[in-house]
Amino acid sequence: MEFRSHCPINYGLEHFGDKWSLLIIRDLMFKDKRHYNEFLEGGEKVSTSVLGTRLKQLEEMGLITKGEDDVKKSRIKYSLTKKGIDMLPLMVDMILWSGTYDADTEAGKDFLADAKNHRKKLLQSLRGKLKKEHLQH
Amino acid sequence: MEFRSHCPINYGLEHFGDKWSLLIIRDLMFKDKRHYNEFLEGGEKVSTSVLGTRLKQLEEMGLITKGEDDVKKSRIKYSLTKKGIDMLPLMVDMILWSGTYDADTEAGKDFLADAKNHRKKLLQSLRGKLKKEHLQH
DNA sequence: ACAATTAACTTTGAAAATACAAGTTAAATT
DNA sequence: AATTTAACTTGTATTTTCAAAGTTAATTGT
Repeated sequence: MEFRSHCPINYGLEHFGDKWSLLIIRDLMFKDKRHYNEFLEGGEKVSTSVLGTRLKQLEEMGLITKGEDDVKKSRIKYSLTKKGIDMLPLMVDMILWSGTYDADTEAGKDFLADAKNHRKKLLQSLRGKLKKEHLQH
Repeated sequence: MEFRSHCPINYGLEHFGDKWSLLIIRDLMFKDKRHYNEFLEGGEKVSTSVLGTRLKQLEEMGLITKGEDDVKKSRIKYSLTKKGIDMLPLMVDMILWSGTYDADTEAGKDFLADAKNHRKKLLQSLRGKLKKEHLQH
């Protein structure tokens, strides 16, 4: 992979600077979605071809991994990598920003209050859960 | 403007979920660029037509404003709004993430250390400067 | 005064991304 | 053995994004 520049903002954009990647990360991070069909059924109606492409790219860039499902062997279970989990602060700040400016936001008031007033604790708690659920051990 | 959903992650994406908008915000926020030509000359080589469109959209969405330049009346000086300045935490998180994972990052070591260890202070200091330079008073 | 330059756009045609429909593969269920 | 489920892949029409060239209006240089 070659980059337009090594500016840190640009580096981020080249990983997830499109209309869909962050929605997949969100589903994995906050909505407990782990399978292809669950991503398809989200509120934003990604098409199946785009979803396939994005999952492949996110895997190539090291943000997610594909693994066998615990229950059904044929099913693929998607997980966040450490690199993906480390996007948590970014995601929380984005939720906070949108919660501030979107009058119709779906973000929970409790979550927003926690993100504002107890950010460090909230991040620690969420990060712990994600590590347990996504990183093999 | 109509949204795909009112999910807070999606709300953010609909404001700046493309390959260029955050680079303009970055130039205004961290590189003291305030004019059309300065944005053009950045390391990522945005084309003039795309730049024009993005500046218009960012203005429509309330992230930036156009104003007369202090020196040259014909020149347009771009400024961040409060809504734009409030993206600062998000931008700092993104720099920190990229600084962690890009071996060739251009992010300064001091900045990264500050962002990690004295985040609150760093944000206050940067926010103060931005308010002074971008919000009319 | 007037030609050259600068700044901020517009326009145009081409390239890329996307949605939608249909088809494929492989395992699990009936 | 036939059907269903999950995870894709392929093809095509449509939409969006893009780079390059052109335009306009103000400013500077001679």
